[in-house]
This record gives sequence, C-alpha cells and structure tokens, in this order.
Amino acid sequence: MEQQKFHINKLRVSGLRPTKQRLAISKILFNRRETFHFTIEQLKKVIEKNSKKKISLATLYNTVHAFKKKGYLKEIPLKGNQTFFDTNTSSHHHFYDEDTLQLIDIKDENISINNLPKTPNGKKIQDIEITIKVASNYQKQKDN
Amino acid sequence: MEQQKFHINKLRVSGLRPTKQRLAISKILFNRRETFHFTIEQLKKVIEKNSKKKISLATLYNTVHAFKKKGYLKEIPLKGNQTFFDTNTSSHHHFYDEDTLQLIDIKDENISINNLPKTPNGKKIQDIEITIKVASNYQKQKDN
DNA sequence: CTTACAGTTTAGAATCATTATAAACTGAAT
DNA sequence: ATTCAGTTTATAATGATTCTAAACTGTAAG
Repeated sequence: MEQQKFHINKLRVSGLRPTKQRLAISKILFNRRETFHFTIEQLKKVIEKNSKKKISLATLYNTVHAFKKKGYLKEIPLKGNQTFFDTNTSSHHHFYDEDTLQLIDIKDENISINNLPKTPNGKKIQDIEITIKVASNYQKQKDN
Repeated sequence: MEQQKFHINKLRVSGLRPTKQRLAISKILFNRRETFHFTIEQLKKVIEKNSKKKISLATLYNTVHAFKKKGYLKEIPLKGNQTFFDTNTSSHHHFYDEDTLQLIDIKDENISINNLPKTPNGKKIQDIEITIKVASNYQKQKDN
C-alpha cells in the first residue's frame, strides 16, 4: 500500500485529483517492472480483468491523455488504426513485430544515427523516432 | 501526350485497366519533378482543382491503395488522424515539420544508423523508418 | 463533519477517416 | 455490336476518438 501513497502523491503533484479511477489506472500502468506498450482498447481489457468496478471508455481516454500531458506516458508514432502508448518516456526506439503486432524497446545506447543532415530553415529537432519493422520471412503478403 | 501513353502502359503492365479516373490520378501524382507527400483529402482537393470531372472519394481510396500495392506509392508511418502517402518509393526517411505539417525527404545517403541491435528471435528486418520532427522553438505547447 | 464547488466521470451522441456494399457503368476481347 | 469481369460510385457501415451535458466526488473552508 506504499504504492498507493506514491501514486496519490504523484497525481497531487501534477495537479490531478487522485480519484479512484486514476489510481486504478496508475496501478495497472505503473506497478510493473517491464515497460508497457498498449492501445486504449488493450488497456480497457486489462482493467476489466483486474478491477471489478468498471471504468468508462471516456475516462480511459481522458486519463491516458492527462498522463501523457504530464509526461508519464509517451505516444508512439506508428501507422495503424489505433494509437499506441508507452510507459517508458525516455528517449528510445522500437522494434515492431508485424507478426504479433507487439512493440519491443531498443535501449538508446544500442543504436545511433550518423550523418544527420542539417534541419530545414531555422527549425530545431523536437524528436527522432526510429521504428524497425521485423517479421518472420515466410510471412504472407502484407497489404500495409 | 507521351505521358498519357506512358501511364496507360504502366497501368496495363500492372494489370490495372487504364480508366479515365486512374489516368487523371496518375497525371496528378506522377507528372511532377518533386516527390509528392499527400493525404487522401489533400489529393482530393488537388484533383478538384485540376480536373473538371469529379472522382468519387471511394475511387481515390481504391486507386491510391491499388497504386500502393503495385509499388507506385509508399505509405508513411506517421501518427495522426490521416494517412500519408509518398510518390518516392525508394528507401528514405523524413523530416516532419510540426509547424506546417509538411514532410520533407531525407536522401538515404544523408543518414546512417550504427550499432543496430540484433533483431528478436529469428525475425528479419522488413523496414526501417526514421522520422525527425522539427519545429520552430518559440512554438506554443503542442498536445500531441 | 456539513457545505459548496471546481474538477471528474459517465453514457451516449457526434465526428472523422476509412472500408464495405451493391448497383450502374465501361474497357477490351470476341 | 455483344458480353462480362473489372471499375466506379453514392451511400451505408464501421471503428477509433472526441464532445456534451448531466450526475458525481474530492477537498477546502467554515
């Protein structure tokens, strides 16, 4: 139950009221050793499995976006119908397994870019995202 | 009008009937020196401006997807509501200007990745996508 | 430990991009 | 000219996400 206090404090510090729903979602998202990659729909399923009181879909959207705005979650740019989020907010990149549709972290130390061209005009780099799509080779034709 | 024959042949070779609509779209997409980055909605506007006979939205989707499947267009993985396509189908990466929402090609020679970690299991790399988001620094808070 | 109210949650409606449907149309082979 | 598979089209359907407006709830102040 120390975790509980930790989450309550974290929310308060961020100017977010520690409601039952936000605490339940915090527990699911942040009480884990491994980073968690998820879509809202996947999160919904996990919550339904782990919590008896249901949380409305709108609240899941609200909360995930609030957490993202506060810097506790990162959105992963990946084409597809659904948006992916990541509990690992540090600078890092991903393998995307096209067979399982799973994301896998690449530690930042394990990759580097060279010969970066100069940025256009007076623009500054905000973010660099590398996604490496992998799959088994026998795979069927993919249309994406 | 040599272009016309070229497009007719290209379509025939691909097993696509050279219909009026496909030729009109081919003209818009491929009769240009610069590569063209676009969403379906943007393409629709360009077509409306350049062609008196209107093409239905469904046909735009059908045609763009057919062209993509034949390898004449590439889909760019970029988070956001709309899907981006690129007439440059070679291996290359992009700057994404968050101020203007425009994509800018990075020539492949101008960038390289080092220390690539080994791919998971027995998977093979299918594709590597690098997107470098740039923006002016004075910019307002962005929520994305 | 009540009150009061801004912050939250919620169900359901609304929106937006995209895909499916199924009827009308059209290249092109005969 | 005929025929028919391939296409186009308007429209409906879908699916993710956002909006809305009403009900609810932390919590600060008395």
